Order: sequence, then structure tokens, then C-alpha cells
Amino acid sequence: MMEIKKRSDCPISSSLDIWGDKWSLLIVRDLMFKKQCTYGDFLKSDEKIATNILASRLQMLETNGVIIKLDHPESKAKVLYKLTQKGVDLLPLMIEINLWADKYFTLPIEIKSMLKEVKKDKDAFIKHKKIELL
Amino acid sequence: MMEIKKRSDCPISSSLDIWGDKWSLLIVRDLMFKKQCTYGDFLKSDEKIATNILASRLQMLETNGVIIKLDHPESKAKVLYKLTQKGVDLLPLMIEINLWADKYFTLPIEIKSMLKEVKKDKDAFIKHKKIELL
DNA sequence: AAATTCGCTTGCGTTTTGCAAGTGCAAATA
DNA sequence: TATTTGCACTTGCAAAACGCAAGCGAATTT
Repeated sequence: MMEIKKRSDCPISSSLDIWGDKWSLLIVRDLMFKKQCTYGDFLKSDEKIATNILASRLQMLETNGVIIKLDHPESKAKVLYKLTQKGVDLLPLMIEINLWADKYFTLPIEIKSMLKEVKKDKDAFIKHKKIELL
Repeated sequence: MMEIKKRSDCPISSSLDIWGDKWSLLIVRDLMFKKQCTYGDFLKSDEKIATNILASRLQMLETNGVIIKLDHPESKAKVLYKLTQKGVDLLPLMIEINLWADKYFTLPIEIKSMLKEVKKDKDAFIKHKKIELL
């Protein structure tokens, strides 16, 4: 059902084949920065993803080892989504997107203040964040 | 015709609104690493982009200030495409994609050897490459 | 027992993609 | 000069993906 067709051996191309669409990295963002973890939480994000698209992207990311589904500790009706190591490793890339956007868009102050931290010591920020995510 | 609808103020979302599809970053890649600059050159890349998609992405990237069209020095029939500062600033992000892919895919040796350089001194690599691109 | 929450799935109309062919202008060739 | 070739797109159309609303089964709450 969810077959991955690699267009070439290029690293950019292969990466885009997995998460190169308008939604996947927003799911990763939520998992990374907002700590949102349930299906319903993703739906609450500002961008308003459609339920079927969300389901297909979660499936795609899970198939490709970027996220995992876990039982929710509080309830059997809920599902917890979490980044894998492979997903956490997208952090440097996510930070660079943020820094690029910081240069060319007007960002919310909460994000600007986070980026102030990043700019002070990028490696330290990444190291700290990775620990907190795994 | 090419209206940009921002889904939210999130930097990831805003960035994806511009280049968050399966093709745009491959165009940026060609401009960045292969020095391909004409319309025909893009078509020659391994991924085989369709002509109409190429035209629409070039338009999108130009509208958003990531690339510029220039007269080709050799001929009026040809067009030269080049990264702007905004486009060159995507370099750190492109490198992080490469590094992520290096960890999870098997890459061609030419690219692996480039990444060896990158890993030795990332900032130096970026600095050098930026100069060469502008 | 009934209503609500949760994580999806389904249907369906609209948009985007992918492929092939065509167009107009510039440049090379005959 | 006439014709062919090359280049940068544009157009038409079928297929796939998207976006919205509604529905559905299992778990939880009332």
C-alpha cells in the first residue's frame, strides 16, 4: 500500500521521497517542539491538516522508521506518537529551516527567543534537545 | 497566478509553502552542487522532472526570490538560472539533509567524499561554497 | 444504557501531477 | 535565403493526490 519509490540515489531526492511534502515535517515539528503526541493533537495544529492526509502521513513516517506508535499510558483509546532516533536526527535540519525562515520571514516571538538560544550555541542546543527527546 | 498562501506563522510551515514539494529542492540542488543553470540542464537530471512541473517550480522559486533568470552570455535562446542570496542561504539546510541521508541511505561515493569534507569542518565548507556561488 | 471521545476510513468533488505533443523564437546549417 | 535544429516553455488530457464532510468501531465517560 505504502510503497517507497526512490527516484534516484541522490540524498536530497531520497529524503524528499520520504518527507518531501507540505505536511510531513509539520508532524515532525509537533513531535519535536510542541510535544504533541496523539492523533487529535496533530489535528489541533494551526495548519489544519485533514484527517485522511494525517493518517497517510503518519503511516508513511512510521513505515520509514521516522516515528513509532506507542500505547498511551492513560487509555487504550488513545495512541502515542513519538520520534525514533531517525526522527530525532532530523533536528539539525529542522533548526536550519528555522534559521533560514528567521532571515526571510517575520516569526512569532516565542520562536525568535528559541532561536536566540540556538544562535548562542547551536551544538549545545541540539545536544540538549536530543537528550530530552529520546 | 502564483499566489503564496501562508498556512500559519510557523517557520517550518512558511518555508514548506515555498519549497515544500518533491521537486523544488532538487532544482536548488542542481544550482548548488551541479552548477546546472539552463532549463535543459534541469531536465537532464536523474529524477526526470516533467517540463510543465519544472516551469511552474522555476516560476515559484523566482517569484519567491530564491532564484533569478539571467541572459545567457552565449545565446539569446538560452536562459541562465542562478541562486540568489536567499537561495544560497539554503546551503546549510541542504547540507543537513545530506548528512541525515548519509546516516540512513547508501549514497554514491562522490557524494560521500564531499560529505567527508563537510564533516571535517562544516562551517569552513559552507563559507567556501557560499563564496563560490555568489 | 446512552452519549461522547478517539483514531481512523470512506466518498466524492477539486486540484495537482505526469506524460506527450505542440508552439514560437533564436541560431545553426544547407 | 530557406530550412532545419535547439531551446524554453505551453497545452491537453488522463491519473493520482488533496481537502472536506461524514461515517464507523472500539474505548471511555455519564
